[in-house]
Amino acid sequence: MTDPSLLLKRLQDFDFLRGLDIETFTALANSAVWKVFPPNAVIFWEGDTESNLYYLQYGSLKALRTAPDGREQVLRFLDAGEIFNEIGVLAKRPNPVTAVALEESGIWLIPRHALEEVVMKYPQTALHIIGNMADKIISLVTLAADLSLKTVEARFAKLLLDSAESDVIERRRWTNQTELAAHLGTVPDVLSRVIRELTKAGLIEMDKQQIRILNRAGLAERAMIQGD
Amino acid sequence: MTDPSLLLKRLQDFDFLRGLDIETFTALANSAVWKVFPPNAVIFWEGDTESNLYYLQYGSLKALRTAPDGREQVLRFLDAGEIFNEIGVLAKRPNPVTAVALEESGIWLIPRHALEEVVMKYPQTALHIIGNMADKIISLVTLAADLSLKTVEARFAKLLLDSAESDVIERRRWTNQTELAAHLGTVPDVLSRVIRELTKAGLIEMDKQQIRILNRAGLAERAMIQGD
DNA sequence: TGAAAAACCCGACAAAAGTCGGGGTGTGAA
DNA sequence: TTCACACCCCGACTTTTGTCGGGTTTTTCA
Repeated sequence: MTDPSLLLKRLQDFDFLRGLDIETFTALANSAVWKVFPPNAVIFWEGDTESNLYYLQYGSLKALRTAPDGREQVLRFLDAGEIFNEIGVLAKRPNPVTAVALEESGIWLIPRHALEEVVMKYPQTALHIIGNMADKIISLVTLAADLSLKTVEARFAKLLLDSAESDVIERRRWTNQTELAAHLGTVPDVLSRVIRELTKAGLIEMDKQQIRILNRAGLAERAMIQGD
Repeated sequence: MTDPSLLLKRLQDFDFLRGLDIETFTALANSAVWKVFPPNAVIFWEGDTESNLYYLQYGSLKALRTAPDGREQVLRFLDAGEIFNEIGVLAKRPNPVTAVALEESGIWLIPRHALEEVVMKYPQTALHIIGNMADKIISLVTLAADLSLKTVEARFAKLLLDSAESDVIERRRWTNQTELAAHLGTVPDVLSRVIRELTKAGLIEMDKQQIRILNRAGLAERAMIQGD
């Protein structure tokens, strides 16, 4: 796992590194550092100026902001295969969020100088990073708009519809009401109430293992009522 | 005003175009298109795939999302000198917001191909655009977190503190309660109530022309109570 | 210059979100 | 195996936010 050659293979699968020559790849892989974080470990804090690009090889994270009373707003969840901290590494801005491991997570740290060389040599790479950031902006705009224009019920209904390809969502270890509520911008009690209502209305069914959508059209209606 | 040589001069003042040679500048300026929008005109709609980079030469805009009931959430205001639509032009994503002119606004449209050439020739430019986008991400993260973790009062107090270098904020033509409320993620009536309370508490004073901060420490306290 | 429209004010009410106190259940470590 | 803890449930309550109906003042523009 700590063997750079493994990272090397992974790197070659990245869309945004497509087309690089082998020496560049090797240089990138050799300067990378491997770290494993236990569950609930903080990868970095809001306000940190971190100069590494992170590649999440396995595990999962959440990116969040905290209020002084301890309440959290989760900005996004990250799954294996994603990169993060483009902001710190290329734009040299302090990180706007805190990143926390949801389960044991293995992460490659790619130092700024190595990445900068790649960007200067292959401008195409920068365009891919720009695309990455654009997606982030789009989802943040949507989050902000939903927080102000939709009810908790509508946001939850939308989340379900968005994350269900079929009508069954397998619950992962951390897909509990506490984390879901933090993602939806509310508190567990309120989410619990919403779940009760949607269940009573016959739109969904929920147990420890999974969430089942019983009435997609009905859910969609709830998701729209206050927006979109 | 429609003379490209004027744009040429402006372009040379851009941080993110620093160091380009004169031919590149000229090519950029010559391919640009000039447009003037009257107040309340829509520059582009949410969902549009626009392939131009916009440079706001004079005037001001707002970027917003609309709920079906007509309520708006303003994501940001733009002033003369700013560029926008990096998302559409380089990342080729549909624009996540609608842009509306707050007053008469003069705008240069720089086509994608011209900009792409610059980026491929001067990778440094891409890094500047990345910096631009990073700032946008940071302010969106802050907006989303504040919407979910702070009260309207706290958000308004924070806005005042942030936008006042001295303790007096000159009100611009569109700095009215409707636009401010849309920016704070609430409705005019609620903002009006908040203003009443802060005024009664002796923290601020407000008239048509300006907002005066009478008690910075007191305001700061209100801004913190629910977050940060 | 005189309507009409927009902005603003405000009390009373309604709805949504958040809090609290009390429960229960299941898991996992001592 | 029992105790602690995390998660979840739920009714009652409070706070915050939004809505409504009425009003006044200011701005705009025909």
